[in-house]
Amino acid sequence: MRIVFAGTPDFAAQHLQQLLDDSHQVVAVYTQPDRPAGRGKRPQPSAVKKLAIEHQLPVYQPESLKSGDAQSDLAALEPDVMVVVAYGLLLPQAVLDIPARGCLNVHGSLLPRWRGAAPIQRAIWAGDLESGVCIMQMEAGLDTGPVLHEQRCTISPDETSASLYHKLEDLGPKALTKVLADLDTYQNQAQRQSDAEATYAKKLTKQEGEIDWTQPAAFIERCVRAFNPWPMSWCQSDNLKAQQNTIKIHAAELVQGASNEKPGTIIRSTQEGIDVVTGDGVLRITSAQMPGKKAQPASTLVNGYSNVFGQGLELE
RNA sequence: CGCGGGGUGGAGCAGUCUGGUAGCUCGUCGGGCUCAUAACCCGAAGGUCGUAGGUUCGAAUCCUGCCCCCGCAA
Repeated sequence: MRIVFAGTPDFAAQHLQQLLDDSHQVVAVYTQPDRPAGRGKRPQPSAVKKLAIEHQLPVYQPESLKSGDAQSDLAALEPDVMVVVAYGLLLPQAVLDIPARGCLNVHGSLLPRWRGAAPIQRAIWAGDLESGVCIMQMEAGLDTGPVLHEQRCTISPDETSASLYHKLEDLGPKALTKVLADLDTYQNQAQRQSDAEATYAKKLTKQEGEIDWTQPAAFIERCVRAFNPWPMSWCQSDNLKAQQNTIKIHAAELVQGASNEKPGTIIRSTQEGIDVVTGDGVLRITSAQMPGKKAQPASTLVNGYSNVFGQGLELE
């Protein structure tokens, strides 16, 4: 089978690696154009591009697949199937029709739950107990296609998006191997998604990371895990002199207790953690990152930043 | 040359603007108090202030080069 692979970040590269390990015939790799990234803001090749170059595969980086040129380039490759993983570009119907067996997508949720851009993060954010990967036959609609195969995994109580990514990086490629090994069977038994049960995983924004202390502690705790590694949950303090005064919360836990203090008030500050009043319950910050610094455990933060984390002070 | 923050005993920070005795919280070690303690009291050790030069009577502090860390952008 002539396979065209399309993907961009590391998560996608893991799947490309699997195709190569399985000795599939990958005739071309699509990935997003090099974007300015990292310190220095120089254009950087994507993880997928690096891997493709390493294996001397032809790389295509169109800005869009809507143009006739881009589409005829793809058609010229005469693909039997196209595998799409976190590519980041919309595939028009004309493109979906090019591969003889259509386009397969690996998606990081148990569809129809969490269609869209941030399925992994939203599952944690919403408090789901289970996640997984789905391989589906792509349609023009956003993640609406029939599901060929599903692999489930549990979301542990201390799961972060980073750790769930790693779990799915393991499941996804394995699922892909299975499906491609017996594509006829899987395509014939594909299950249509129930639109009624669908939920949409809205893209995360930097702004969403700002902690609203009037929210319940349980919700904030889930945000801390869901927004790690990006955009991270963060708050501010008037007592920090630095111009850039966002404090990123890396880890937090729920603790027993109640207080009539205003949400955001620190009611207890010890080696164990920094206890903050929320709209419902108390949240204990156990690890945080100060501006310009690395993440540090609460015990050391309490030593150095008594002007920020002292008892009675407020976070915003 | 994209923008900004940081590097100070073992840990985390203050001090830098306005040059003049190395400071705070914690840890470590010793002693004391106590039935006892992660609590409290007393004391001690431990620092080429990232690095290389420059200015100066004198530099953690001012100037220049370099190294390392972090954030912005996705």
